[in-house]
Amino acid sequence: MPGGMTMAETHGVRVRFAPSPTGELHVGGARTVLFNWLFARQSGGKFILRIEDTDEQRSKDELVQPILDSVRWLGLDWDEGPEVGGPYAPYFQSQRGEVYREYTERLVASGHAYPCYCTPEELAQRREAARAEGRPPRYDGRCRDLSEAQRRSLAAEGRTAALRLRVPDTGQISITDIIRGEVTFDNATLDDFVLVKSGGMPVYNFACVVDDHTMRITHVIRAEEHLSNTPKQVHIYRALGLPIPEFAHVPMVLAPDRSKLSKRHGATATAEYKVQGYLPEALNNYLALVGWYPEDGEEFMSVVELTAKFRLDRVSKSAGIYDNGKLTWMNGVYLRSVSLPRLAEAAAPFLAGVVPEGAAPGRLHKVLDAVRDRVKTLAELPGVVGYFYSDQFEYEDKGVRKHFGPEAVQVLESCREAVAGMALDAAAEAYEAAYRQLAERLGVQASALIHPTRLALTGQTVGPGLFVVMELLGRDQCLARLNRAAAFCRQLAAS
RNA sequence: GGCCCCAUGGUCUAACGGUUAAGACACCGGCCUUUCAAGCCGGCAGCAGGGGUUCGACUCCCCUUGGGGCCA
Repeated sequence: MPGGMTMAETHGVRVRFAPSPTGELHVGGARTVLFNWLFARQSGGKFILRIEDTDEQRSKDELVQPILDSVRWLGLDWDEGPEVGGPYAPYFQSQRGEVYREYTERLVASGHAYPCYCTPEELAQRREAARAEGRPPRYDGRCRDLSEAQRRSLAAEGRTAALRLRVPDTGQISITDIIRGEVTFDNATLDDFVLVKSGGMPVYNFACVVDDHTMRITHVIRAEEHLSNTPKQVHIYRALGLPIPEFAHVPMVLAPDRSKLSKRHGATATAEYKVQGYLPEALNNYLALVGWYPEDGEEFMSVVELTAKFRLDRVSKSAGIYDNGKLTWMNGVYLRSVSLPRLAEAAAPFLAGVVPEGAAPGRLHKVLDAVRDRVKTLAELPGVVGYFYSDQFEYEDKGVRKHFGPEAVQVLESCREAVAGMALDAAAEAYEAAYRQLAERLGVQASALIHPTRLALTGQTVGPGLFVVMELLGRDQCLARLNRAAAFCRQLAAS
């Protein structure tokens, strides 16, 4: 770098998230995206998305879209990558063969890489033998120094060569990681690993290095599982004479049983959180707190605040266990604090069969405001707003036993009369005043009126303050439901 | 198996040689109250073990143990 400047200083920060389309984006991946995104945004850099689909066996085209959708749902927009393009396109490894070939040629020309004619079967056999003798199963380097003639004769046997990197037998290689500090590996533990398979397909470590370099990535922020790959990648950078980016290996996110996150741990796919009624702002906030903590200790942070406060060098080294309980709590906090229009927007898909198409937004906002502090996910909403839009509900058994006893007919009648005298659009305060007055006149506790009324109006024994419910329902709807309940109780008493 | 990483309550974390070891989730009480929530107040609970270094270790070093990852 000129004048000792780092790439980030000369070109600006460029980071990337490079998922393989072999599965859905799980919460661990989501957090890696988030950290990359936060780092890019806070340093005015670029966030790039790249699809690592070189593994033909496991990569599936149809898995790309769900990953993109998940990242987008989280609101973590990318500056370059699929669907948006960019100066270093294409952003799919499967379309970058030309680029890999160029770098392959450079390595061969400089003598850093050499063709290996051993077949996968022979290699497997030798590994097996090594294992049996208790030796580490490393490649023995037999094709390292073949003469031209030897190569020709091997090829004449019909063998196709893989390409291996010549790795020093001795010495060490150290990487400086922003999160972990210096990590050292002995070259002796590495072997001349394969760069390009005999079929011509580049291996992950090679493609990754070539892409990170050609895409001018300055900071490689990725999961810790790649830490062990890093020395190999650094050897490739060196062989190619390329500048080495900064590395930051973020700790793993583990399942509650401390194992790697997978399908059997239930919903860990980001997309699943959407259908379960989580807000992306809550998921982002929660995820940011797994492995990182703001200096001021304030846990509740918008993405804007996260961008300002996030510090890559304060990310923890130890793996964190993903805690659904805390996420759910935080989601509740968000449901309570988000603006009403935003809440309505996020809730819409969940309320589809419950709230009629053309329902007045103003009233919906009030309804949501009335119920929001007793739900933790949007998926719970239909269960608590239904009665605001329909009187087709049953009375809760428990409530019937408790509040629809023999005296209920009288109570409901009295309430009905009181409500009948109200204005059409009376406010909660007016209903409350009327009920307090009625209770006094009847010489009973207000709760003796309130509970049966709630059951009559909502079918439930729990819910928002009754008088708010009455205001939102309106006088006539209250009357109708009070009547229906009185009839129900009369019938109940008769049977 | 080899190599690498990690280690504070059940969980996420704070602490950066001297603190009554702090906060959050969960849990348990209490308050508030028309119910359920929410909110408020309080409580339970931790430095993995052993050696060093130091006047003094959660903090630094080593070992052990445990957990995780990568490689096949």
